[in-house]
Amino acid sequence: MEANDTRTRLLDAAERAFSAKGYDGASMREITAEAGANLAAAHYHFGSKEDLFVAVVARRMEPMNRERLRLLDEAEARAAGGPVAIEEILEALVAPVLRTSDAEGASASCFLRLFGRLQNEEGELWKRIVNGPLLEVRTRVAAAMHRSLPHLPKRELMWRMHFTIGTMANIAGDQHRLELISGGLCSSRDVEGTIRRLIPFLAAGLRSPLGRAQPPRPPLKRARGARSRSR
Amino acid sequence: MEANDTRTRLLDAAERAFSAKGYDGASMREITAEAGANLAAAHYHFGSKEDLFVAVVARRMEPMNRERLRLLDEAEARAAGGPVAIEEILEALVAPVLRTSDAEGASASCFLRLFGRLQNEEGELWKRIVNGPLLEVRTRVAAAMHRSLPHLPKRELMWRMHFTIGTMANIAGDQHRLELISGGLCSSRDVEGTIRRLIPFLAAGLRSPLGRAQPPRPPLKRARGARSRSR
DNA sequence: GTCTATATGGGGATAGAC
DNA sequence: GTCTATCCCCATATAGAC
Repeated sequence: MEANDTRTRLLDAAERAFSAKGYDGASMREITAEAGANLAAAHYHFGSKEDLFVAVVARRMEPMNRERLRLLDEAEARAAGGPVAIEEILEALVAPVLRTSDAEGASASCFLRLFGRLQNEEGELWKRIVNGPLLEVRTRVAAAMHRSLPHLPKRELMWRMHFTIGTMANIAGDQHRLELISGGLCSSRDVEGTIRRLIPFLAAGLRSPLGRAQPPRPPLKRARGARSRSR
Repeated sequence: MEANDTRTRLLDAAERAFSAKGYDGASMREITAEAGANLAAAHYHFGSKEDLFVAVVARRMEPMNRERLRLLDEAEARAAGGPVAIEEILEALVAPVLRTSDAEGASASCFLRLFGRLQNEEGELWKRIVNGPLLEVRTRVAAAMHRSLPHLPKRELMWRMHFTIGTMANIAGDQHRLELISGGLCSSRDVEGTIRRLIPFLAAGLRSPLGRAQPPRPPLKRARGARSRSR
């Protein structure tokens, strides 16, 4: 049976550990212990810690991105050559990510924290993991948005896409902040509620009128003298 | 001289290292080496790696938050009891964060990456660091927004504040994604350009009309069989 | 205050029995 | 495929000379 595979248990445990403590913070020893397996078993199945990490990410990222492209295809087919509504583009971009929470077992939901962290990581490993699989989605989304917001200069569109992706990544990775700031009134675990509110929020930002091209203000030094130091 | 203090050089080196590699990824050895100092010196000045990290964060966070509260005070004084424009609240919330990039030496700009990372971290240490100093800002901003958007139910306001903070945190931490997705057309180092575009983007989202209170849709299972697992 | 030297532990990885 | 035992390195932290 596949579900109780040592391999699968290792992936699940690694997903939880990496999500909670980051790549460096999690140790192979704790991962294998929590999986009820052995240090050597992990190396047998994955070869190295790095390769285990890659496998953890790929397991979620691949279906997630397939789903995003599928929704984009569908929306474009419905639009039959015309522009696609911003809301539909956003649905394709964010819903498959957020829905990963409910998709599989418990550890799937904490994967999103990892996903959030990965978005602005800089090492070569992370670039390879993130930019490869996500490139196609970004390109497709950018093209669709460009057709739907033809009045926006490309530069401005790029800024707004950047804001959009950043919001999605951060919100997807959140597990406690919303509960905290709302005093328990709202919960990040309300996936459909998040999607239903996030899409109009982002759509409004993407559609907002273009401000006058303000001249780049002079440096605008801060009032305080440039002290350094600390405690 | 203070700027070339061993203490200050250690803080600067630690800021760069923690920002680039995370808390666990950075080592005291590399930090002290890059500071042109010694392992023991770091322990003499800060006591432990954890305390060094706390000092790194506090050095930027304290003036940043003072400035945010100051801008908020000013805006509220100008409004003389009336509601403050959303744009002014957002300016107080995000500008002091983003302007940290130019504020002090080179290492200040990479601090923002750390700031972004901290936003949804879960350990006790991080909660203490983040939630303490940021609590007052959040509370003040929430109150101001509530007065400026009185038609929004508190729940909806909390969701939108969550989106706003998430966007700010992610955008502040970015160093490469914008360049990457725009093909070099836009740059994260354009601090004033970021502020000038981010504020209207968020303001539009915050002001967007309330959607009909859709009934919580039925669970909406994905097409693929719900294989679970995880334990 | 700053150094060298060292104590102590935990990390990833592997060999080889079963 | 899975285990135990072990290698070897690098981590944080400290003692004690200067």
